Amino acid sequence: MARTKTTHDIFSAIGEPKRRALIERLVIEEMTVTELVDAMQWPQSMVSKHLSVLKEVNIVAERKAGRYRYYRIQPSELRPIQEWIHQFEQYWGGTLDQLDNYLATIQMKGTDDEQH
Amino acid sequence: MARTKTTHDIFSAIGEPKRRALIERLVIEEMTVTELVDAMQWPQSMVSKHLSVLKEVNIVAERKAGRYRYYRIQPSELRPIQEWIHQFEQYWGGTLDQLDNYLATIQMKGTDDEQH
DNA sequence: TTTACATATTCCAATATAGGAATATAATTT
DNA sequence: AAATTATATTCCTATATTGGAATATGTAAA
Repeated sequence: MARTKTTHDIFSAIGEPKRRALIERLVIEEMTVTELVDAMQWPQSMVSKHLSVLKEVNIVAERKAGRYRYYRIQPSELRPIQEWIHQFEQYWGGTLDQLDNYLATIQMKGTDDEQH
Repeated sequence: MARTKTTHDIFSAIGEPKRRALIERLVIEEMTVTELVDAMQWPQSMVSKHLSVLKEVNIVAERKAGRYRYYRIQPSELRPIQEWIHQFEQYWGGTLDQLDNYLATIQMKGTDDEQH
């Protein structure tokens, strides 16, 4: 079997750094493919293909205007990620960055070098 | 060229649903490979291999105890994801779920059917 | 020191990319 | 109608998985 499809869900889609870069750029403003090509300095086919994946998982939407296509972000589609992260805070009852030591101490069953 | 390595960063690593499942399970408590095999009902080699990826990106840490290995989450490694999401809220100045309509209206340059 | 258990690793097959160039398609302008 | 512009898609190659079975490795128990 092969890898999970990039279009499987939002998590898979943003696994690719270039797609995150596209999202980061589109957050600022709705943009055309050519505008993105200029901004990112990537080949046009690369921009179109990554956009296609992002469109398939609904994180971007397309607006046609003549021969142009404006792409924009659909922020609510980022919620699954936000919630996935949030569940951990909820579980641990704190913010992420304060938890490492806490867990290293508490989570360990017994003391170091526990023999089974 | 091929896909970005799953070990490239945390985003790539969690692109695989099974690895997210492992993380979700390990959040609750430190666990042994065999305990995970029982909990997930996956072949042992599958558990070990996914853990190996998670370990490489530092989202899990390993504690050896005799022939057992306890795996645990390192929550702070989730921060890049949290921050990546957070930047969007910051940009838009609101929570994600209220933004779709806002952006659909505001972000559009001019009105519908704009001619270039 | 055998045997049993826990875990990692290897070997295999199948497959979904990602990148780039070239080409096809669609719409506009001249 | 012809030429131009914008975008999508196709062809190609290289490669990094994923899953599973089998095997190797490490450690402990009998």
